Amino acid sequence: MARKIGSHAEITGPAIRDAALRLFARSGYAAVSMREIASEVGVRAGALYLYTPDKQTLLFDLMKEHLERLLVAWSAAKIDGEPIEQLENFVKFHVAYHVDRRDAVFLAYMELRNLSVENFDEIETMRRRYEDELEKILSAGQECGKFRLPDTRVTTMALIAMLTGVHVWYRDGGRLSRERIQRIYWNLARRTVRA
Amino acid sequence: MARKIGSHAEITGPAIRDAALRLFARSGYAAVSMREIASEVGVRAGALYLYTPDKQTLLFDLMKEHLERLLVAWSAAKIDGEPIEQLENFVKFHVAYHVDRRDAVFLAYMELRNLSVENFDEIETMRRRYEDELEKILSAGQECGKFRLPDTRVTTMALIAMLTGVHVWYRDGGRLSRERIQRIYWNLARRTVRA
DNA sequence: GATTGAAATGAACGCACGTTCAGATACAAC
DNA sequence: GTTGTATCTGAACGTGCGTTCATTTCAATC
Repeated sequence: MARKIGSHAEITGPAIRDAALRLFARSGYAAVSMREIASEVGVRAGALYLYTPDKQTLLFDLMKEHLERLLVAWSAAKIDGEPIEQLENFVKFHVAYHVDRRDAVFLAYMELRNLSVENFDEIETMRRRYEDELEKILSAGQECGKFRLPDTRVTTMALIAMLTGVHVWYRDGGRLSRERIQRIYWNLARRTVRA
Repeated sequence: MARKIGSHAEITGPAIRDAALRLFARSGYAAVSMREIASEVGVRAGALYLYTPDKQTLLFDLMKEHLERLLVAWSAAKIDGEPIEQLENFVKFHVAYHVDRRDAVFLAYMELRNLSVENFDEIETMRRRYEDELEKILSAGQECGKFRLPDTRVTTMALIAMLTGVHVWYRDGGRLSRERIQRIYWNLARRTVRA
C-alpha cells in the first residue's frame, strides 16, 4: 500500500523537477539558484528541501531519470530483424526522443561536469549502455557484410553526434515536421553505413 | 610603433587567457572563480583586472578569439575546385582544427549561455558565418548534381554536429592518429553527400 | 471546533563570489 | 641611488549563494 502523503506534495515534487529541468537547461546548473527554482514553483527556497536533500542531488536525479527513461523507452522500441531495419528503427527512435525532450537531453549533455565523481560515473555508465545499443547494431551489420564501416567505434560516435545534434536547431512548429526530420536523418544515417 | 609595456604584462596577459581557457573548459565558466584563475597564473585575483575589465569579458574574448582564429584559419585553408574536393578539404580542416583545440572548441560550444545578449549575438554571427562555408559547398554540389542531399540545411547541421563530435572522444595519444581520424570522418562525410 | 501533522515560511548561518583600491613592490631610466 | 611607473598585493565591499530550523499555516481527521 502506498504511503499516504499530503495533497501538496503530490503536485510540488514533480513541479520542482519540471522547473529545475527547465531552468537548468536554459541557464546552466551553476547559474540557477535554489531561490529561482522555488520562485518558479511558487514557493520559498526552504521548501525545496522537503523534496530533495540538496541541489546536486536534484541535478543528478534529473539526469538519471532522463537516462533511465531513455533506456526503458529504447527497450520498448527496439526490434529484431536485419541490421538495416534495426538501424532505421534506432535512428528514428533517437531523433524523435531527442526532439521531444530537448531540455532533458540538453541537461544530460551539458551538466556532466557539475556532477560529483560517483554521480558522473553512474550517468556515464548509463550513457555508454545506450551508445552500445547502436554500436551492437553497427557491429552486426558490419559482420554480416551488410554495412561497410571505416571504424565501428568512430562511426558509432559520429552517428550519435550527428543525430543528437538535432536538438541544436530543432524548434517546435518549425519548417520541418517531426516525421520529415526523422526521414532526413535516416536517409543520412543509411548512407553513412553504405547500406 | 608598439606601445611600450612592462615585462610582466607580456607574459601575464596570455598566461591568464591560457589558464582561464583551461579552467573554463574543464569546470565551466560559472564554476571557476577569478581567484582560481589567478592562482593558476601565480598571482592574486586583483591583478587580473589589469588585463580584463571583468570575468564576462574574459570569457567573451576567449570565445571571440577562437572564432576569429577559426575563420582566419579556414580562409587560409579553403580551396577552389570541385565541390567534392572542397568538401574533403573542409572535413579534414574541421576535424584537425577541432582535435588540436579541444578546450577552445568546448568553451565556444558550452558557454554560449553565459554570454550577455550582445556578446552572444556577436559570437553566434561568427559561428553562422563558419557554418555557411560548409552550406555553400553543399549547395554548390547539390546544384551541379554532384551531391544528392535530402535537405541542404539539415545536412549542414548534421555534418557539423558529426564532425565536431570528435572532440567528445578524441584524446591525444589515443588509438587512432590524427590522419586516420581525418580519413575516417572524410569517408563518413563523403557517403553522406552520396558523392 | 479541537487535534494533528505535513507543508511552507522567513530569518538566519557561514561562506565564496566579483570587484575595487590604497598602498607596497619591483624594475627601467636617468 | 633616486625617481617614475607598471605591476601586484591584501584587505575590504556588498551581494547572493546553499542550506538549516524554529515557527506558522492549513487541510484533513476525529
